[in-house]
Amino acid sequence: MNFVEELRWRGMLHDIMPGTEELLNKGMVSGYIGFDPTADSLHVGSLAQIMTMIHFQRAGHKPFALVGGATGMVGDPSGKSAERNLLSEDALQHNLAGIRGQLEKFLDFDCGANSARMVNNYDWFKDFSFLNFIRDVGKHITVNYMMAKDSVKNRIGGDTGMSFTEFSYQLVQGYDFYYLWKHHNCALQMGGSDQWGNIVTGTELIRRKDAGEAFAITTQLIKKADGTKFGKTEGGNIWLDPEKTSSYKFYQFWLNTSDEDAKTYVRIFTLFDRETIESLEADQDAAPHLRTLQKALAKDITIRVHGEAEYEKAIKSSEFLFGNTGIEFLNELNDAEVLALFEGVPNFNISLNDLANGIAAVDLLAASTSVFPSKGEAKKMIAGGGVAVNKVKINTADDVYNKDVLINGKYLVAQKGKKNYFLIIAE
RNA sequence: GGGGGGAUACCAGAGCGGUCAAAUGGGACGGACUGUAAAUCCGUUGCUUCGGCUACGAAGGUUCGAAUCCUUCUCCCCCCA
Repeated sequence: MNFVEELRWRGMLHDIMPGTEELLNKGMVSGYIGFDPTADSLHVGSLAQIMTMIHFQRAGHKPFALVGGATGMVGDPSGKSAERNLLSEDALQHNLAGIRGQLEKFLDFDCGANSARMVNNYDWFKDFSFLNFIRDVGKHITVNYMMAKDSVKNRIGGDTGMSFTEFSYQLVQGYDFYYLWKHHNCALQMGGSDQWGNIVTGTELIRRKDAGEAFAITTQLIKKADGTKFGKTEGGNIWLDPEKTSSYKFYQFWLNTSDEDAKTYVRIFTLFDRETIESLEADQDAAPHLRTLQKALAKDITIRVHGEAEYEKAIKSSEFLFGNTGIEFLNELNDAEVLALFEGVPNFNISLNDLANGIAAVDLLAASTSVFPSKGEAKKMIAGGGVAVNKVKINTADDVYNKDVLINGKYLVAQKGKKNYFLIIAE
């Protein structure tokens, strides 16, 4: 398998430094990608970089995952229009641990020569004094060179300014590359296309400091066809951590991919080969309403991230919530089964007494539970016809609900819009 | 250190004594259509016991009445040194 070829046909390749392909074809190469520790979990946006590493390792190369304990303290100005908030050291350590745990699931850390490795740049920066840094590293790169980077130009031209700290970021990242090159024979850095400038500062540093040679590959940033940001939904980011984004929500995220995006995403986020993808696409084009692509995509990623069992649960929940199954189906299930079906769906507990005398829809959804943040909003949305209880639309905000509507004597299913479900448990 | 400009809802941005819970655009959410798609069209976008209440950087003041005027403070930007 040819790594660059693989990226190319999958449409992932953005830019590649001359000579890189030749180097990779000669034999095993060590390469790295840096991950930003701004949260304690990676999200689907980072998944593209993880996929790059997986391909890299499958092609017989040795991947290094760098978690940026040091760079995380500084903040990357790339793509940011304003100065970042700095993370505390505690928060950073916590985030690093979470990310390490996730990366371990995707890469093989025990397969001989090309086993993946995890490194933390804090290890080589923590005892590197400021004076030594500006003497040994800063001396080699001119301010002129640094100022020419787009990420810097944009910020200097903008109106929020840029601190010296963020300005230094590219040097810090550049030194990472130098360090890995020097100590781990790491000749290639990969990253999203917004990282090109930072990566090149690294190859430049390697050349000027040690007259060495290092290479760069960047991948396409994931965009949606409609131009909006990839990886966000009403609920916010889609995380890989099931505590933050349930496997059901995760599955739903991919299932809801638009037709257009699905074609690019199967290439980027699955390991299906070319024939498989083309045949899936043919199926999709023949019968778009079946959403063959979305289902294959969602299945593959959900299993890889959360495992087979979680995928099965997500499917069951999805089929019940979006399929033709009537709400009465719940009557046939025992409590454990109901809860399993609604795992990943937000739930609320209310007391049976609340229902004893009947409760108005608004109070049920905005007071007894937090389906809505305020009564006003609940009323508006009910008036707009966007709210349902037990799959039946609420007509007016004053509609009264009592024990009779409970499914299984205990459950109520509220729907806000078409896709947002809530389980209300009365006991 | 001197001079100037600014801070308005999620964001951008109008308003410059009452008719302002605040134009417009974007975003977000909801509806219709569909395939849990895209595009399109429509609606909503401070809280409320529907009497009101809290809001235009913060605190005071003027006024019957302030986002709008005055004072002080905080922060941001620009120019000069």
